[in-house]
Amino acid sequence: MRKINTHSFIRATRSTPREINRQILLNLVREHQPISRADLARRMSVGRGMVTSLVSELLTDGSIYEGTTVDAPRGRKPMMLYVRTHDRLVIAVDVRFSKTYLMLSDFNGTPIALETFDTVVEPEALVATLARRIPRLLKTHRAVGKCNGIGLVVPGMVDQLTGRVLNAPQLGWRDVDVRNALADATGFSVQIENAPIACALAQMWLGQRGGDAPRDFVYVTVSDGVGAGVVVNGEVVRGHNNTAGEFGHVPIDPLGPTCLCGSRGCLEAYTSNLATLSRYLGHEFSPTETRHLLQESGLTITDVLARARSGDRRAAAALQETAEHLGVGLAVIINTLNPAQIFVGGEITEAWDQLAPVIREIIAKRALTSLAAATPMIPEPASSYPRLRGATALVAAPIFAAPQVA
Amino acid sequence: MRKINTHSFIRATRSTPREINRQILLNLVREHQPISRADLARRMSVGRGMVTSLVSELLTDGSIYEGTTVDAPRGRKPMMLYVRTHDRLVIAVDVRFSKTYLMLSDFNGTPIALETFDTVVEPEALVATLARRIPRLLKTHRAVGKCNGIGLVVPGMVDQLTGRVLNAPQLGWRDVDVRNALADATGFSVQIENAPIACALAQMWLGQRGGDAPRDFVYVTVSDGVGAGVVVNGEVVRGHNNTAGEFGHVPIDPLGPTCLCGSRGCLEAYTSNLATLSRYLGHEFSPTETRHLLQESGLTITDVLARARSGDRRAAAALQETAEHLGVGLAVIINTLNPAQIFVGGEITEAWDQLAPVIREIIAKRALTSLAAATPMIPEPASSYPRLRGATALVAAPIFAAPQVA
DNA sequence: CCGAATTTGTTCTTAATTTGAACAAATGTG
DNA sequence: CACATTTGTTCAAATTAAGAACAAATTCGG
Repeated sequence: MRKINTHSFIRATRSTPREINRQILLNLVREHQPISRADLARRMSVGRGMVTSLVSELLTDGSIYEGTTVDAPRGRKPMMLYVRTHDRLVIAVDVRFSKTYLMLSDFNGTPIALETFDTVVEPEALVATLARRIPRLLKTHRAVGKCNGIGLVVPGMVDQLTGRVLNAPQLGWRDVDVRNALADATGFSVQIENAPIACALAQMWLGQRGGDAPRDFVYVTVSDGVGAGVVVNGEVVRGHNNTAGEFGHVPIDPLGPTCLCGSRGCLEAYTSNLATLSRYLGHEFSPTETRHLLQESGLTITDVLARARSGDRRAAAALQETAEHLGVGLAVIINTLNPAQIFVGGEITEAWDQLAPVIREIIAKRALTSLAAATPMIPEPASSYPRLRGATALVAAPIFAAPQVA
Repeated sequence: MRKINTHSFIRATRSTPREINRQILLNLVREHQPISRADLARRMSVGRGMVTSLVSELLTDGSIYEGTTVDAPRGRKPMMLYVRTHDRLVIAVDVRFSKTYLMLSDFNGTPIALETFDTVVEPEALVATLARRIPRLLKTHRAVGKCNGIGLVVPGMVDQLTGRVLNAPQLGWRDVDVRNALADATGFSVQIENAPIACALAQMWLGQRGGDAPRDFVYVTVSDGVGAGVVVNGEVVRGHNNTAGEFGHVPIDPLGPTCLCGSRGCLEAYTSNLATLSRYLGHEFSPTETRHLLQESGLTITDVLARARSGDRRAAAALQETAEHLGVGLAVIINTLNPAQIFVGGEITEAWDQLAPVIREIIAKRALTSLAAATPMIPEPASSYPRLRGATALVAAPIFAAPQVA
């Protein structure tokens, strides 16, 4: 039951039903392809004439194409329809603290080419670097298809209205406009998003499960920072000023260490990669001090994971504690939002087999109902490049979105 | 950007635009009444012929009525339209630990009659008591109008599909079906909802601000329990199994007291009425022990509030600490959901002038951006009966809801 | 091999609603 | 009293859904 906003409503017009049905049909093709007109008519409970008309429009505008006919037990062989994805390309950019990833992919998120370089932290210089590399990448792969836009993912809060990065502590950015600068420099439209939301968008729009893709879930990223992308009813929850999702800053101990954000005892201070490394090194979490030690030792989270698996007890104990705190944080999400499922991303998912039993135990204790305690938690390996696929989704997904009315 | 659910979509038909526009018009009348057809046409950017047609339908089905004409500077005097509310009545029921409130109101939430009685905790007996009182109440006020349904608010989790109360610790209920039992016993349709969500619905649908009514907010109730109703984009967030909103069970101290839910250090164990009373009595929060002491002493939260205002330092200190913890909890909500505003309900809002500065200070420290820190917090006095008005909204609001498509 | 049955895809007609123009009613002003 | 203005109603045209009819393309059984 949704309330109409009488200051900002979208009236229905004569073309509204057609737009709605065309989008429904397009999504059905995308999730059930290859599919015939007759099958579409059955699934939509409309006449085949209606489907023919809508399909004609989509063929004309290039969203779908006709493939082959397939054998049928009787009657005329149906002509199968597909969504055009292979020749519609996206430049996906993932900016992280140390490395920037640049991928050319198609509308499915299938990678075509991947480059990586050390992050240029100065915004103008980063834009210049991207503006040099992107045309070159596209030229190299010009035969594959045409670029439809650039998706850019950053580790910070993004204002979707202005495209400005409000705050990205890992990069030292505050109120920075890279979206419009990159659009001007490359001539492509650029969409920008924060990392957990981008990962959530990838799961929703480019997941492998088609029609069973999740529409009510939380994507938690445990990495340099800890944050979440929240999706309710098939739509990302951004919040009034675009700053929702900061589950990393839920305080779980009033006497805990001081977090990067300035508060004490944040979930992030217990569960981020830096927190796990601090614990392994045997001292309290301190962003600046721990970073310094790590730079000197060259130790990474992947090292600790490997050591834990090899029997290093200190490493195992460090991970165990991370799992316990992560369990508390996920229980908070389960109790406050009650998602259908939770995705967990970040380097530590490589040790999911070790983390999951601990997390499960904490959740069993803290979730308010047994059904809530059974919320599926699905790790996503870093090797599936969730942020880059999220960047792709930023560009590809809008053509499939439900029309807005009322 | 919302994803279409291809397993459960609602196709548009020929009548879809008309239904959408009728609902938009109805909401415009409700929020701008009295209003003329011409004015509606201007606000909707449609021809006056269209409005005449939609208004005819709404006049015929009894949703609106014509009032008087009003003076205009020139031309024909316009005929003003109103939503019918005064003669459309609702039985609103608020079941609490100690008292049950029963109100007859109109569709605006304007009270006509109010009764209260000691809560009969046994579900069948409660239904029988209500089934006896409701017809009597309606008979007494039969001349006012006709009853359109019953709204029932309980302090626990409700499954909206089956209408069952999953868990209401204050009442000792688990998996209880009072909705269908009450519907059978009275012959009216019954809608049931948990308390924080009902309060949120009241704010959204029956608030005093008409078109400026909130659509992205959180309603926090601080009472016997602590919970929240979350509203995103004009729609309540219930969660996958209808258990979202349990912000009272965010753990803020791992060594904190054991909560009613079994976990340690929950926000509720620091901020509920029982927590404040425990603190005032000088011992650690313990639901059973503290209840016992309170039953013996007859002390209530209202007593402590009055004592704090009268200079009782122990009472003031108890409230101060409650405010500090509530600040932490509200900062969690601000960081994780970034609502446009937060409503706070419960008895302690009587002391809002004392609580607010403390809460503000904690939030200023913990919110991640200064804009988020400035999130308006609006206390709602218990004397405006938010739960009862929420019960009214359960019945009245659906006729104004946006149609569902795609 | 052919007629019948079945399925897919296309075309066409009808019905419902939006869109916009024209008209009717009801005012105020000079 | 004529004209201008505003509100409200009626009507015709345009667009789209809905459904029927038809065309094309098959398989099967006699």
